[in-house]
Amino acid sequence: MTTERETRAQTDRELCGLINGLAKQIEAHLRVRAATLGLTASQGAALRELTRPMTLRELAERMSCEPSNATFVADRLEEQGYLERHPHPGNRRAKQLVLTPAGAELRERLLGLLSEDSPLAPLASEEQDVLRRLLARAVIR
Amino acid sequence: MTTERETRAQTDRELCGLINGLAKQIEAHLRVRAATLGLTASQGAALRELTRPMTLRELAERMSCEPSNATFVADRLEEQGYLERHPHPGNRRAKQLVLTPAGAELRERLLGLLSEDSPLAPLASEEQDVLRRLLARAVIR
DNA sequence: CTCGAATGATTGCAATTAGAATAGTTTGAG
DNA sequence: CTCAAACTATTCTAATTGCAATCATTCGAG
Repeated sequence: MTTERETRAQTDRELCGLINGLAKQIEAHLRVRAATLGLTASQGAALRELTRPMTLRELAERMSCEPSNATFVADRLEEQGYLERHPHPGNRRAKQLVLTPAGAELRERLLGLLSEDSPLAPLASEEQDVLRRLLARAVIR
Repeated sequence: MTTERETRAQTDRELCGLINGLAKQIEAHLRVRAATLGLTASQGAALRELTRPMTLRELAERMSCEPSNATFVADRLEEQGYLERHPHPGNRRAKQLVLTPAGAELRERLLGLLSEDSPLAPLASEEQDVLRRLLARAVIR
C-alpha cells in the first residue's frame, strides 16, 4: 500500500522533473536564438535582463549566477561594444552597466527572437496566467 | 500604447523568469540535502534518477546532461561504492548501472531528505495537480 | 556475408561557472 | 573623528560541464 505521504513525495519529484525539463527547454531556446546574433546563452541572458542600467551585482542576481561570472560576461559584451561601465552616481564602489545604442538595438532584436516559438506557446493566455500565479506562490523572491 | 503582442511577450518573459527561478531553488535544495550525505548536486541527481538499473546514456538523458558528464558522475559513485557497472544483457556495447546495497540505502535516505521542506510545499495538493497538468502540456517529452 | 553507418561509452580538451581572496569604498557604532 | 565591519567589483583558482574524437559493438542495405 502507498501512504498519503508517499504519493505526495512522488508527485513532488515528478513536478520537480517537469520544472527542470521546462527550464532546460527555455535555456536551449535562448541558446539558439542568442547564437544567431553571435552571442552565448549567458550573454543573451545578460542582455535580456538589462531592462535598465543596473549594477553588476544586480545583474548577477537576475541571472542567478555569481558576481565573478557576471564580470566575465560583462567583459565580453563590453569588448563587443554592446555595454559600457559607467561610474555609479552616489556610490563609487559600484558601476552602472549601461547598454550602448548598438547594445540596445541588439537587445530589441533578441527579445523579438525570443518571443517567437516560445516553449510556453502551447499554453493559452489564461493558462499562462494560472501558471504564473502558482509559480509566484512557490518562488522565493 | 501596448499591443496585444507586446503584453503577451512580456508575460512570456515573466513566466520564463519564474520557471528558471524555481528550477534554481530546486537545484539549491538538492545541493544542500546531497551535501549532508557527502554528495555533490550532480551525484544526488544521479542517485535520484536511478529508479532502476539503467544504461549510462539513459541516465544522462534523465539528468539532462552529456553522456561524458554521466560517465564522470558514475565514476565518482562507483569509487564511493554506491554503484557498479555491469555488462548489459543483450548489448555488449552498453553497461548497466546498478546500485549496490549501500547505494540503494543512500538513495532512500536522499529521497527522504528531498521530500522535506520541498520548494513546492507552499502549494496545496490540488494546486500541484493543476501545475503538473500545465507543465506537462508545455514540456516536450 | 560484408562493409559502411549508427550506437554506447570513454577520453581529452575547451569553455563555463562557482568559490575564495583581494582592493577600494561605504557605513555605522562609539 | 576613527576604525572595524560590510559592501562592490575584480582576480585567481578549482570544479563542473559540454563538445569532438575514438574504440568497440551492432545494425542494415545490398
